[in-house]
Amino acid sequence: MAKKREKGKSFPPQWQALWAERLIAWHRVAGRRTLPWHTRDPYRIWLSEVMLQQTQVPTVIPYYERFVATWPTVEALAAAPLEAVLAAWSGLGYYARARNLHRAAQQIVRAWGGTWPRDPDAWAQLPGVGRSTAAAICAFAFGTRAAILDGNVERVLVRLFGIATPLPDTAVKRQLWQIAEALLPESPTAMPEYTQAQMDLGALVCTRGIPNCAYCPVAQWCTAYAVGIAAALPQRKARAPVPEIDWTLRAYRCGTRYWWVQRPNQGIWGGLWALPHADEPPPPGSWQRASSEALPAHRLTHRRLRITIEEWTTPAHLCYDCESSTQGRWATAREALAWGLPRPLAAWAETRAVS
DNA sequence: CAGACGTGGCC
DNA sequence: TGGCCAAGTCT
Repeated sequence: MAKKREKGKSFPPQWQALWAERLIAWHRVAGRRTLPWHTRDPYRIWLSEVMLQQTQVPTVIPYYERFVATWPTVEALAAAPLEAVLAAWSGLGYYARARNLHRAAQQIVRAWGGTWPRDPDAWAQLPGVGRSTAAAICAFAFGTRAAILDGNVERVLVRLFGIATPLPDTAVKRQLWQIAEALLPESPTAMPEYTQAQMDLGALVCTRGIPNCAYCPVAQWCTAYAVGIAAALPQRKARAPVPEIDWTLRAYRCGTRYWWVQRPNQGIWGGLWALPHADEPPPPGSWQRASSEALPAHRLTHRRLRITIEEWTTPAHLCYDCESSTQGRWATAREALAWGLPRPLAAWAETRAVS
């Protein structure tokens, strides 16, 4: 609809020169300068960026450390069984990231063969790497002049220009990408620190809720600050109410072992091991319901899960030939915990994991 | 393209 | 408490 750029959303040309300088100077004093993935190794940077999608730094650190200890190179990761990768990822959430990471590792080894492209567009071909992640990887690893637009940058820019449009909004998003690119420093050598500085400004100063404008290096340019509405931005569209789902899962128990099945890749907890739903086929044998237990309600972003676990048992003599199959596996709760279970089931398994 | 996709932290 | 959101991407 060829709308003119709204008033107040263009920036004085002199900012172009000062913006990055100001952010970097601030970052030298107040930024996060020693995170574990602050390296030039593209593999580690890529790994960290994927883990950090929608996930905060303190949550990621232990997972990241375990991953690089287990798989120090992209070749090692590519050679690992997907199941081991999912197990190491369990608890971190958004499990499609782990499946994509593993698939991407194999693509990197096969297609790139040890040379890393410096072009974000090449990275963005990989599963699980979008525009912002690709830009971050290339900026950190190679100094490529590419703009990121994550939640931090979005919040900073929306406040800076006093954009009151409720988000998400496609037109605003497009505009923010343009601004982010226009604000890039000229020098590639500045890119790694500049990119980190933007993220840190959003994470440490221009926070959601009440921002710390008193410590903001660019407050003098900030429209929201000038107008006194920084805390009210960004505006958000109302979200649809979160539906509740009731799941009845079955714990078929044979002695101390339970029957586990792998969840379909599409959907909640995709690829992880879990207890089967009540409507899934039972393992061979005759089973009878023994008990039932309601788990504490579990909140996902888009669902509220109420899980009931029914324990089913079978006469002991039928269990002698309990064998795993392509349908599922027999294992104790303790053994299953090592595969990596979804959070609520891990909590349940803990109570069954006799030492 | 709006909705799916986890978990933990914050107030 | 419950709603909101975090270094987003995929379909």
